[in-house]
Amino acid sequence: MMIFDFFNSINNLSPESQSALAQITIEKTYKKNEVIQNIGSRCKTVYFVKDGCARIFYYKDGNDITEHFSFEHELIVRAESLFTGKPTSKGIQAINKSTIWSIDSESLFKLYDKHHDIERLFRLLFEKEYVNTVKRIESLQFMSAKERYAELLQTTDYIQKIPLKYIASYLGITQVSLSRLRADIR
Amino acid sequence: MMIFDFFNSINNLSPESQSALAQITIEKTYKKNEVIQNIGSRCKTVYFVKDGCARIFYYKDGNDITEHFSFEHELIVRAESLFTGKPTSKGIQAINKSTIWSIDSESLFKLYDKHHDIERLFRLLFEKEYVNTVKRIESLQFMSAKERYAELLQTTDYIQKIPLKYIASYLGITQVSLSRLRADIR
DNA sequence: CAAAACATTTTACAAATGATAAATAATCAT
DNA sequence: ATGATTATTTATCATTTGTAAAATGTTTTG
Repeated sequence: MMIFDFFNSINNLSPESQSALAQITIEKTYKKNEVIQNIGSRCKTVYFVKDGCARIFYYKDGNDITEHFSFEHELIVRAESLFTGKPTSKGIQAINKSTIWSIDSESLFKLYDKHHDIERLFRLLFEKEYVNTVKRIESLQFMSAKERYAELLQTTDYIQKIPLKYIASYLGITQVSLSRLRADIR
Repeated sequence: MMIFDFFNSINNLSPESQSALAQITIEKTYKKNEVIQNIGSRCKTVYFVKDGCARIFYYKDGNDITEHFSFEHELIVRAESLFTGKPTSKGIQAINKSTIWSIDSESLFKLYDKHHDIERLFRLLFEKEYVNTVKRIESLQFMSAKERYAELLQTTDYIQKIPLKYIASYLGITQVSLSRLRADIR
């Protein structure tokens, strides 16, 4: 499975670890807008985007809010549930047609005991994700919406394929405000 | 060292691991406002607050911004540097007189190979920190400043001992706005 | 293709927050 | 204790962002 090229580039896995991990990894293609995990569930799956794009979303006062985007070879987990066992008010959705690798987290965490290299791999992956989250705080805390938008445009060209309404809430502003910003920039 | 009561409550350590870890752990007391780590350094230390309170801060357009507070038994690290090896534009400062445990990170990471239980302990500690960071994004992204302030007041009574100017920037607003919010609430 | 559904922009006005400056209040150092 | 320094509040005005509603543009589907 192609995902191991990516994994091995982070932390090299023994053949045994690789085959143990392969047994709990599933590849699946989702349609545009298809919900991958519903709001209210417990997060028991670690996802990676093989191809396409997905988002983590929730509702606040009836409004759909995008908390996170994941693009090619990026992780998607609802950490506040995965690492606590509590249910989460967030869901996961494919934004466009996307192929996603899924790893059952309970099985994964069991492998940690036997396969030190798997524990290390996922430690490194989550550390990276933690760093991304800290960077996102920096931008939400004191950058203007315009600065945040400009920054987001830099991250990946794929942004062009994502509806503005998702981008607006991700930036912490309304769609109307984002539209205004864009008019301003031109 | 008392820190091991705390560590063992997260993941039980073998006596060997405990003594290896004890050898790289230092306890030190800092004065009010004393800088623990300067801006611009590389983060090569994992800190825990034994007693008191510290903050992570940086300057944006000449303004002092508090990114993070840590209270009793909480971790302080500048993740964007610790996990990448890059220098950081953030510093660490004791807000009041505080006793802090420091663990040299290079030595710590070396212990991971020999002591699986230490790697696991710190994996769990950082996962917890990651979850906190995600929760902070939730609050910065779509809660009003007033809601964020109310939420912060709930977290710990120690907040009362922290200057408002630090709290304002932590909430992502100016000191003047925070003052207004407080007047409003009364 | 055309109607329906969905997405984006525009407008007008309201509310929240920022910037600056000045007035008080609290704390610190000698 | 007292003068100096630092912290907080208040006031005024400017800017940003929100809300609501309508106009325009785009995509989907029968």
